Amino acid sequence: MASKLSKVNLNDYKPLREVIFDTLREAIITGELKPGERLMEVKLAEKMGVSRTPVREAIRMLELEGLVDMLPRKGAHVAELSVKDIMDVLEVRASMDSLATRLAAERITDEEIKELRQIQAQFVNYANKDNLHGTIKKDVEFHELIYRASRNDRLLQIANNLREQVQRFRVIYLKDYSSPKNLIKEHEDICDAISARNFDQAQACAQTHINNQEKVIIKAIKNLK
Amino acid sequence: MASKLSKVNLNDYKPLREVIFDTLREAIITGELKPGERLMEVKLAEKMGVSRTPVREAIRMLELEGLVDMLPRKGAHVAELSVKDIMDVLEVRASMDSLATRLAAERITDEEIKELRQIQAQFVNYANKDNLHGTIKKDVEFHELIYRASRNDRLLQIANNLREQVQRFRVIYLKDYSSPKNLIKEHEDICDAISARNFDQAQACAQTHINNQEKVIIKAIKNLK
DNA sequence: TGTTTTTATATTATATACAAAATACAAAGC
DNA sequence: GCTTTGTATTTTGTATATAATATAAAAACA
Repeated sequence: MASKLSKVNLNDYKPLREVIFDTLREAIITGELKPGERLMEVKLAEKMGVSRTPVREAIRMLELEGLVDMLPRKGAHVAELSVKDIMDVLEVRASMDSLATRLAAERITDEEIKELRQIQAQFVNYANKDNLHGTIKKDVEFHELIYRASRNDRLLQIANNLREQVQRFRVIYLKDYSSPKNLIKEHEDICDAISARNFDQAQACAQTHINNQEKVIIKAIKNLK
Repeated sequence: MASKLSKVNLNDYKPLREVIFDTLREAIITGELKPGERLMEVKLAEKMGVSRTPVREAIRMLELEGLVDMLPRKGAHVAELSVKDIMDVLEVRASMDSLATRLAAERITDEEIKELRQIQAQFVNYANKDNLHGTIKKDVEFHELIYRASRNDRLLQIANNLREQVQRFRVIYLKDYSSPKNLIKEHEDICDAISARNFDQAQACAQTHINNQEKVIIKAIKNLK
């Protein structure tokens, strides 16, 4: 019988391209790699101690993900993220979030409702203690659970990609992350509507929530200019 | 001054990976490559007269696109497309189409309205003559124009991917493509609402249109079982 | 015969090698 | 000084080679 060790190793195995992909994506999203920055295969490969092949494959994936742009025979560079881009993303995400919340209200399980309320309680707790890190974490968890409860994998996949873009934009343009107290109320409303499985109301609450979020970002954008 | 000739050649250049990517994607969407079918690098490379490298890169891209699945060290195979998958896609696409139509009503130019009406006229013409091929073509053009008029590149990109999946499903499961006459009326309504720049109504019409489309597909799915 | 073990083969994963194009820069010509 | 042209260098695009793993077939054993 094979030892557990080998089994674990098999499950843990990740192709280098995936590791590189994750690393580069993280670097792009956190702004460590800046928009327009060139991605040179040999340099990246050397820095990461691998050959060019997995680096290239990772770049191909990042290209599809929209995080890098390619020019034939000129190489890859970190995709620029314009205000127009982020407006486009926000517009789509609003619609996705709204849909997800409606579907979640229809399909969420009782356990998940409990979980949602728990997250919400922790969110409130952190927010009241001005714990920014914790608040953001719970905010993300809150929305992740809702997407999960929508029981729509495609929606989840698209939303993750959009979230990525927004996050990236935040890092690049808006260094600070304000945590307005009215978020609490909005989450509470969404929570209640979902718990009551009132999908129309849930969708409406989500819409309000996103519109407000959008306003914050758009206001911040205008301040930049 | 450089001649036009050299410019054209430069623009025409496409890396092999892109050519392979397009070819494989087309093959998967049209059902030439069937769900579950293995994609072996050497075979594909030989068949296409290239080395494994561009084939691998194309496969990495198809993976992100959701058209192939990978198992580490076991290779790639054409992604299965379950009924659940297509329901998920339809759910999201409904929301996207609805959003696109609303935005189009807000942002479409006068020229585009003219163009839309023209396409619609041709659509009606083909449909009345039972020209299936022409009808489908104009149907696609109709929706493409609306997406274009939404002035949202991200939306366009996502919608294209979703359309891909639906098309694939059609080919795999529903060999025939019924062209019900009431499509004409629905398109007409959308056209009118957009022309009047009445975005609420445009969105509502789009919603109706998509819901009906969904019903057709769902009905067809049920007939399969 | 059925089951395990071994071995061979096929296939992916990664690294390297080579070719072609783009870029940078210096020398020549005006 | 400015442009042009040629050359060296860098970098990508593609092909091939090597290593590691999985699959399948054959051999050994009960």
